[in-house]
Amino acid sequence: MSQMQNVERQLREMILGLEVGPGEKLTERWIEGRFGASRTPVRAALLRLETEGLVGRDGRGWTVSPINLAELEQIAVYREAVEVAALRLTCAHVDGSAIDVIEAMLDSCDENTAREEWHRVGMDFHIELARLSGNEFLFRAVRDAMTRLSRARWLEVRDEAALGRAWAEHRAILAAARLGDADEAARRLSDHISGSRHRLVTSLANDRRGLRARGFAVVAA
Amino acid sequence: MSQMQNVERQLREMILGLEVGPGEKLTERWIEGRFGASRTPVRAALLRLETEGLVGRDGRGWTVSPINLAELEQIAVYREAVEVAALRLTCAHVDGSAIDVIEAMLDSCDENTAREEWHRVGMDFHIELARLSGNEFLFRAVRDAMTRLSRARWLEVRDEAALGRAWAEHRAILAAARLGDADEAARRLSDHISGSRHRLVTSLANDRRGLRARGFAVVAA
DNA sequence: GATACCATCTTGGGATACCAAATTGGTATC
DNA sequence: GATACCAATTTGGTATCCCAAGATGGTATC
Repeated sequence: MSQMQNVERQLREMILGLEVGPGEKLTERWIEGRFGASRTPVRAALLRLETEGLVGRDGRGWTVSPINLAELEQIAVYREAVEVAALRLTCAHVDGSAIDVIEAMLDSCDENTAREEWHRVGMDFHIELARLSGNEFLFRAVRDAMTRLSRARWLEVRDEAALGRAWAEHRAILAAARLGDADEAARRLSDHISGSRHRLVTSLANDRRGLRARGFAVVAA
Repeated sequence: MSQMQNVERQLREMILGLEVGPGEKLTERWIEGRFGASRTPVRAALLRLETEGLVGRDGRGWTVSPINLAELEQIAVYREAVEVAALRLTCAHVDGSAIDVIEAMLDSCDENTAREEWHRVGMDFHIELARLSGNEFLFRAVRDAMTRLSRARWLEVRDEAALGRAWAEHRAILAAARLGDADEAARRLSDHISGSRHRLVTSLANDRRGLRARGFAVVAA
């Protein structure tokens, strides 16, 4: 694989994995040294990650995008619109076996599963569900939104009960979709995303002090 | 302004203005010479335009994205979802003066206005309407979708009657929004976009031969 | 005449050198 | 001690050079 894609992938993982904190300054030369690449691929990677919203310009330099509560709320509204639209499309031409695959993803998580894995599967559920719509743009929109939400969800303090509730909601959405009941599926998905947004923003707002103590820049709503 | 932004802007205009045809091959060296810049800013511009969907990779090289009828239909579905969501948000907190500004845009077009201008205002109507939602992501989604549709709309053969009908629909949408009637506004916007999509795809599908004759790559639905 | 093969050229990916602007750190002045 | 100012360093933007992979075109062979 090309250096360019390597740097991009590794840097993205570092950012999403919070190995570099939100708000932290990045210099092209540091990235260069960190990944043993020259500036050309580093620049390409930064330009790409900028369009994903993971890094941004800070005057002349680069910064890891801070966690922005107002932005998170807007993304939640955005993803609700596109996810519901995608789900309605899917309901219009249900494919039971495709739903089975997604249900199997949910089943793969049990009490022995690492927190990290629950987190990943929770995102993939929404991404794969959107893919079923067959609409490339709705799918990309959901995937990009989930990427932007990813760091925040990682920071969220979620208890067992919350995870269980989320999984139950996921299953209810799939059940409605399987029956082709678009209105019911849409309503459940809307509620799920609204609730998820509320818990996320509340959790982060409450823990802002703790996050800042870890050196993470958090912008208020 | 930096070279990077200059090359990006100029190349984008060339592509959107069909000065370089859909499907045409691009070499970094040609762009370099064309705009008197070196390869670094040229590469940055290409990476950016790639995320906008205006250029794409063709094996090792670059290509101006062809007109893809299937993609245009998907974009129409996508924009309907986000535009309607944005409009519903706007209706929830109507601002009459903001609506006035958009209505003034429509008024600025009359029988003496150049075709090119009608085209531009027709896009800006949707973009500015989305901006009123206050949601940055819905706004960007609409703007990006309109950018992707832009070349196709430019190719569309639109008669006076079609333009007049579109403007009437625009006004009806604004009227409903002004009253805060979200359902009515959403329904009219949906119909407007559906009709617009139908006319666009029909027109392009019928004229495919003519487009190919002009050297434009057109991918079937 | 068709085809397989090879030399050549072209092209994008990467590395490096250079520059201007901005930041930084220290120093002199009040 | 605070501040204004200047030199040194850092950093992103740009230009250029090199390279390997792929496209091209001509040629020899059948």
